[in-house]
Amino acid sequence: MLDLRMIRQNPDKVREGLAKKGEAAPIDEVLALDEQRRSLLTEVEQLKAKRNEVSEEVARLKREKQDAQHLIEEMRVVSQRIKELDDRVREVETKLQDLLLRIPNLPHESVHVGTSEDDNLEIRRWEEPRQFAFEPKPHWDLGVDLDIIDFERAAKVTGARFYFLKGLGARLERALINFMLDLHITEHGYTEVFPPFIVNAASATGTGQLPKFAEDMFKLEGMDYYLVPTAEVPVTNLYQDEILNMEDLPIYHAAYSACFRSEAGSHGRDTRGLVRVHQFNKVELVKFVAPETSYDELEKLTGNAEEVLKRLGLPYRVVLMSTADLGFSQSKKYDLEVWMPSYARYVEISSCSNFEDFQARRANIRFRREKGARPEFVHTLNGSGIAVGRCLAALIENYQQEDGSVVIPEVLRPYMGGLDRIAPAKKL
RNA sequence: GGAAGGGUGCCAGAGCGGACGAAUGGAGCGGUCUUGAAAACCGUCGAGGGUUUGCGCCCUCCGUGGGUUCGAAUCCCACCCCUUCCGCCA
Repeated sequence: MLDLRMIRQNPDKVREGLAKKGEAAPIDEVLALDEQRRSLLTEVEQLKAKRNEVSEEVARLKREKQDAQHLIEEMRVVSQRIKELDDRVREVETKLQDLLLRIPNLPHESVHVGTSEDDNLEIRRWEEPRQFAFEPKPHWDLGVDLDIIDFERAAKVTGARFYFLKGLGARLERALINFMLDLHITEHGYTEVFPPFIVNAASATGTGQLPKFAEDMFKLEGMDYYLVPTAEVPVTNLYQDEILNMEDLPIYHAAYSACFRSEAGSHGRDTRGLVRVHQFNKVELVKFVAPETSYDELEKLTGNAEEVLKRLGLPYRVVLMSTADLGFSQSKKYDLEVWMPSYARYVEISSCSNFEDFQARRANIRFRREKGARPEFVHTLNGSGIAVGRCLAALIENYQQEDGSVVIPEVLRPYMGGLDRIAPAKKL
């Protein structure tokens, strides 16, 4: 959520920023409602002050056994008027709030203007894609041939865009999760959190999924609960409605969670394999920091995510999103894209963003610089560190051998009982 | 799911229609005393909003949302959450 005062003071700056994102936000309407709200408040608050004053007078008269009937009559009318005005204030505030919750965040000044995903900027590249001396198989064939992924039975048991991992595939998934978490908590300074996989509407509003993107989540029947689309939601909301101490910042959390996405509107895209599914695993990194440090923290966060790919030996590139590809809540975002032989291109595997105070304002997460100082909103950041399913896909594709087996990267072997290779097994 | 009890400031805890934004402890902060510290004593100590150049003034907030009343932390209704017991259960 943008700061209403800021919109009031710099409406043009806001319009301009949103235009860069290709958004035409109802700023005029916001300003009008804000004006209305303040004028109603001035009126109703004067009446309330009057009422408080007279009520005290009534109390005094009653104590002195004097008649207060005329004052009571007079206040009956005033109270009625207050009630009417309060209703109007509420009405206006609801409208205003609803508009504000649907206005996207502004891009940071370091983000270049773009109009489509073609305008995104490659920042750096790590290692070059492997040259295969044979025709590499896509992971959906490899996984099936190795009998470590089963799409068909998942379609039977659940439906399209689900999968079973089996045998060493399941173990590899688990190994990746543990490897990533261990790296972040022991070397990058994150504190592990294991969050709920279901959140309420307030939390989903806090991080920005609601109210605009309700259809992207799975909602529980008859309840105000949603399956988490990412651990970002529960973990960012850990400190909702809290005032943190300056000395507690920065806070770094790493969290594993399953992620559930309805993938509404993506019919026909990436229909095969593990790239676009309704449920996947992810290790998420979340930071709460003082505003002046958040862009440095974004660079570090991105580096932490990159380290996962480096240690796994997976070629990748870092891409800076233009204003056109920034998400609703984001001020600046880097994507990590891993080389995917089956796509013959780089595929998004992590997204690292600074939200500045946009989420903090929605979720009411503040901090105090020192005792007695006014609370300020923190800046929140998060990034995948990294998406496990896509990582497994990239891994088996990049490490496949001509004989159909897959070599396990060195760093994962301790998590795989020392195993160095997944070989084709008898299919079940 | 059933029954009972409860949600008040950073924490503990009183208040149950009128001087209550809230007693009293404790913690924290500032000070006196002390070589220093402790103790003791004094003071201070919530958030949001409106208005104002500023000092300030005003409004709101006692789980949430409604209602009754001239006036609500206090009464009524609904919902949420917590605790205990029972049932069910990994």
